[in-house]
Amino acid sequence: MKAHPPTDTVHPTPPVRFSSVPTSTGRARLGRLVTPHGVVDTPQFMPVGTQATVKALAPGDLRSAGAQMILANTYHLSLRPTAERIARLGGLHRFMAWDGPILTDSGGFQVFSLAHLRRVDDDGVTFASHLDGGEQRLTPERAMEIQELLGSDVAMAFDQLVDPTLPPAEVARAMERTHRWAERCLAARSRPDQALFGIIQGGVDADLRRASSAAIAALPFDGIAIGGLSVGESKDEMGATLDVVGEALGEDPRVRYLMGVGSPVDFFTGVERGIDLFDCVLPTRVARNGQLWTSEGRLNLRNARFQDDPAPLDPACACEACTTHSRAYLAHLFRARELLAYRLASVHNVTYTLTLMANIRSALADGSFDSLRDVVAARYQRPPHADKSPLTER
RNA sequence: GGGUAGGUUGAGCAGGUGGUGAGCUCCGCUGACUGUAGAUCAGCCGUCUUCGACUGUGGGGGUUCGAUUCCCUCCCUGCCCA
Repeated sequence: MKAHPPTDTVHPTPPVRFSSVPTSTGRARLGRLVTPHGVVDTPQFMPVGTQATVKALAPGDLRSAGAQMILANTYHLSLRPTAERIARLGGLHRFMAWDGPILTDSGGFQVFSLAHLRRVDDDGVTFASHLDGGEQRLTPERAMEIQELLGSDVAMAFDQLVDPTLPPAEVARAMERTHRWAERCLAARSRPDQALFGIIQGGVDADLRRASSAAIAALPFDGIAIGGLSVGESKDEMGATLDVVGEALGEDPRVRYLMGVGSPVDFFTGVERGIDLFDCVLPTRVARNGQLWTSEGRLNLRNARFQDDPAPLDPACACEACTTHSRAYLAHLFRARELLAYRLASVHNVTYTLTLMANIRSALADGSFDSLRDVVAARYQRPPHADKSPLTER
């Protein structure tokens, strides 16, 4: 493994600065992440804009919803329109007309989600493009090159994430590979204005997570991410894993980012275990599929009963969709597959999610976190799954 | 009036020239979705007592062990001719 210079020689001034204060709630803290494109209050949620767009939303919609930072994707943008083209056009911020902070995922998640379209070796990953089947090679060095061309405020190390139910030896092998790739990403970076976060892996195995936390924390990353969760494990396993990682990281002052999480309840699980940043496709994806997150819990606007419901989507929400339109109207738009349905539902869910994060920050400040968590948990309870219907029980 | 093509489960169809028509696509109902191959996917979608059973091919009648199929008759629809 080639040596890499310490980051402080590459970066006379750090590309991002994070400061935080502890709270009375578990490991939760309140913080500020200062990036080249603006300040992010933490805990914070980043809407996901994989293809240089948060689906169905324009930058103005994101601003109105309160978005401070968004996420984009190395793998997708490298295939189309290509990182080189975006660089020629002035970088990702200018390209997509979002002048706030951007974090780019490294393509590590696609190693998992496109499992049947790729081969992994120690040097990197070969993908069969999901667009045309063409061969695409992603290595730690190439993932860094792409992210530097995109010019995101925060780049992510290229990692390998696996199904945590795989045999422990396989989870361990992916973890160790992730550690080696982490060092290569650090060695490959060259932009002084771009932060780089390392990613902890290790499935839901406590020993592996401890080892991975130590390995990643020992490297000069600008932030620490926790990957490989919310990929099928139980809520208890996720919470337990975050406990292990939180303890292992101890007083490490760097910003902590829980990747790919989450749902309204997941934010509480993460925040009280010391998570500062979240991203998730859930709010925008479920919005496009008709599910709204509201002060009354989940509403599926495709359900027949909403066709005659004149109430606002969420009476407690101040977003454009809620102050202008009824549930009946959205129910109609979804049935008719009108494009406005996707925008309005996405506007609302992103607003809801970001408002929830703001409420969580307020609650951390005034000590009401637990009661806020209880209220949200009660509204988002899943009905117990009946194994048998009442009819068949007899 | 003559000719011709048809009538299949909410809609549109497939199939079926004597021996299992509940098959498809819409529509509809419900569920799922966690670093986005996702404005997607899955289940259900005649009735019932649902690991099965029953009913159902425009109506009526006939032939037959057995008819969606063959025969008679009536009704309805499209098109052509008068």
